[in-house]
Amino acid sequence: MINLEIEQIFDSFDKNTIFKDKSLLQSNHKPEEILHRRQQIKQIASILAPILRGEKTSNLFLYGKTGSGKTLSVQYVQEQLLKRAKENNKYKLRIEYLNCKLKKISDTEYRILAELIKKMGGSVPDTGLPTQAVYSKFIEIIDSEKQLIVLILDEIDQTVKKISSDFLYNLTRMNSELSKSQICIVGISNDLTFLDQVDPRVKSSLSEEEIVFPPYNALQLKDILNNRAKLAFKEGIIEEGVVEKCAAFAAREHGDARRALDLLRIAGELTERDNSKKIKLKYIDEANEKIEKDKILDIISLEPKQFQLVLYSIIKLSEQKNKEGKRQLQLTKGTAFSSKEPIFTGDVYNFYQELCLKNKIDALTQRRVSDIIQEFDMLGIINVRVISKGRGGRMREIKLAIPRLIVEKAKEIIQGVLNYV
DNA sequence: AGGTATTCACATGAAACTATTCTCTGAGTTAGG
DNA sequence: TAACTCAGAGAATAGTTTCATGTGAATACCTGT
Repeated sequence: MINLEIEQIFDSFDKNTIFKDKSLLQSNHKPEEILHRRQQIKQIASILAPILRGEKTSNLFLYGKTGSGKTLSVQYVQEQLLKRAKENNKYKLRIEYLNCKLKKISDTEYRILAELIKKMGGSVPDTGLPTQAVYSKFIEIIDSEKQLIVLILDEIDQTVKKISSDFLYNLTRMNSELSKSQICIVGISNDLTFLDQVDPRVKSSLSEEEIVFPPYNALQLKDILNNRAKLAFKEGIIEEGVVEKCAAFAAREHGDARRALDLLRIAGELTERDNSKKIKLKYIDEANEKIEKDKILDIISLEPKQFQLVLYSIIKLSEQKNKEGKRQLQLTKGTAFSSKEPIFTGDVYNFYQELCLKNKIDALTQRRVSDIIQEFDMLGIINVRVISKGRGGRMREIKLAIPRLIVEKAKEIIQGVLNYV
């Protein structure tokens, strides 16, 4: 009997009334046509063009918020350049794209170099070698034949923040150590102020050009969405106003095209699951919530145990405080106004210590917990403000920044982890 | 009253430490000739 | 004697701890009116 039901599920899935080609909405999809970025692409191309004559070009830096088409544009130019270079074939040209933020690579000079070497066809152990040795190896590989190399370093601001700007400096200096080859760097950064933080000496040695990618506005987003939706969905499936709403949502989030596409895709998935025939407006709202929720819960469940304990303390404490606050208000005024009562570092640490004791886990120092709290702030899970209570001391004022529903889920996750261990 | 000086309870920084991962090297061991 | 094993030295990283210094403003303490 159950077979029948399963068959039915498969059947309805098989009919696939919604999508024609879902991959078009996946964030790693490269469209053939890049809308509203013609200006930027032209600039990139004209700056990098000398490469085709075998000349070194200035280093190039691209700025713009996430989902503003930076990566897409460079990769487009990269393809065109390679195609052209193949045709006239005078100089050997290599263009390597590396996303510095990919988890494995992200935060050390060593690993970035190792990854680059791997891309160039060499190999380097994950660890155990002095960094200097990796540098020499890199130079050796590059310099083994006459060639021009363009390194595209995506999300480079993250890396430079973690390591130091020495990394950039070393890269630029590398050219002088190369006899046959030349390197040119294309950095991509989400942070517009990124280069201001870099040591001025390094900055001057970069001798860079900059291109800024402004965020898409709602209209442009709409174009992009329409363009893809046409091919990704079956005809007539999208209700009036859906695309506009997606665009509006994403435009609010600094014009993030990736976000807009995600919204549309997830709304489609929700529609499919609901066995509905059309993508309605309400699915967009649901999709928006789902994205937000998944993101947060994902982060929380991936945090290490100590982090989760700290967060759990914060959650518990803010629940307590809220209850007290409510009761007091009810006593005095009789209103059940639920304001978010802030809690303070000391409270969290005490609670956390007890929690550790109960669970037989070694407690971290206050210093460390302080950092952990700050990290949660960076993740946007809590809001933190340093306040001074005069003689009462100076501390962080902590507020939970996630909706109640997600808090409940988060609690479950953490409790699960605690009981299991 | 008005102005300094204190003081609280952490924040913030820097350095040092620990555990773990991994390579590389050379000493010791082994098996086969 | 060549091949193999295995311990130890070094490097690098993540996650801490230790030690030191900084800090905003409510309060305590003066000062002179």
